[in-house]
Amino acid sequence: MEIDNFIEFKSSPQIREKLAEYGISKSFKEGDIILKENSYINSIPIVKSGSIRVMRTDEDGREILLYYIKSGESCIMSFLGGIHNDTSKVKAIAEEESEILFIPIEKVSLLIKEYPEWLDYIFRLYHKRFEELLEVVNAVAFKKMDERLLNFIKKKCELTMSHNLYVTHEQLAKELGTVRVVVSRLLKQMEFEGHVKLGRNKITLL
Amino acid sequence: MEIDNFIEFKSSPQIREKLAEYGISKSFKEGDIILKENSYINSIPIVKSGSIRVMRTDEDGREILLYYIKSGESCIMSFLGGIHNDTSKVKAIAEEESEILFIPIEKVSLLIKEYPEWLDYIFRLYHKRFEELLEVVNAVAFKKMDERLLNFIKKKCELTMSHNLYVTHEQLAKELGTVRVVVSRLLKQMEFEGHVKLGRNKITLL
DNA sequence: TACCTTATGTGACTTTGGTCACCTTTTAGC
DNA sequence: GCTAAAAGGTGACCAAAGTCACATAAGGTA
Repeated sequence: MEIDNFIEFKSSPQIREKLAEYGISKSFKEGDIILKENSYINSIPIVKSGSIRVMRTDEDGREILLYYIKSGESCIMSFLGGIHNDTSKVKAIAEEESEILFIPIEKVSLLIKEYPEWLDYIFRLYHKRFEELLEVVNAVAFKKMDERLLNFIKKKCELTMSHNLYVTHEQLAKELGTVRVVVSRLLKQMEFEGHVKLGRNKITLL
Repeated sequence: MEIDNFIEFKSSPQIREKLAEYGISKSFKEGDIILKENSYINSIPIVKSGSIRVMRTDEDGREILLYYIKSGESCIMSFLGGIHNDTSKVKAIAEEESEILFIPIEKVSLLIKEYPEWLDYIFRLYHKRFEELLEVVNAVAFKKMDERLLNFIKKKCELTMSHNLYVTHEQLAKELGTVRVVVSRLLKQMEFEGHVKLGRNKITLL
């Protein structure tokens, strides 16, 4: 059995109240950049609705998807970075329209001391992120592009509970850390082999 | 500036005492396997002396180095896994002769509640490991083998404060997630370019 | 010294994936 | 309907790295 894939912050009414008191809520549109690399962090985000994708960027502009932050989750990198007064090593982008609550770092430390559930929440998140990162390492180090691409499509489809995925090849390429031509080529091959059906802005999993 | 590269567990005498009381100390020789993939975790290791290398293994036997656990540090993966009653996703091997203190998971949770410094220690470690994992992702996703190899050799040399590295090409290949032939080839090229000097079981950085 | 074992060197070849160039298709907006 | 922008298709080519096969070399030891 897998560890719970969905980590919800089952907060007591007290914490909710505190969070609402300490935090500032902001809205983001799809594609909005929430956090840039190398920027200082002084608050941690909790995703109230929507989802965020966290990318690692290379010096020469190439990117790769690390993981998604879904509704109810927080960005653990921010948390660590914030606590140790470090800069962000990743970029966070709104995957869809999202509502995010920002909690100042000092308040976070405070909450940890006061509410043990909060600490548990953070440990769970860490654990999840760590495993996701290991999966990325695994994929990049040992898997071929076609397998990674197919896995990625499957995962995305599972997430939206649909057989249709609405993305461009360019987007897929970015998230997998490669280029459009490669994705197009592999997708065509996959279509030929009967794994998918292609359309403009659309991939149907068979 | 970088965040402190050396994370020491500056424990109060009280914690040291508790640790000695709760923990079991074991010795490992170079190459001993401390933790296998998929094994259940019921205690977390603290490295008293020596160092451990943590590897990720693929289903078909290929491996890649994730990071080292040095003296004074703990294995954060174990900690998370242990707390959530999960199995290990990584393999840990003694890099040299090492002395390790194993603390049962229940006691760890207890210590966290009692001693805030301990929590801080854990957060620091997490942060460090996270950044190291990001570096691995970066390297594997975007760097070419020759660059990775040279970086790896440099890092190893820094660690031992020497210009000589005593490893076989086979070992290097394992840690970088490739095969011996590739390493030999690249090393020869690097020797030709004057970056290193090669010997049997020995690489000298110039 | 003779004989293994382990480590390394290397040529030949293949696969994967990145690069370039240019074409075709689709769609939104006028 | 016309047109530009965006998305996708494709051939040609190249470099990196994995695979295979076999040749050497360096040390250890009976």
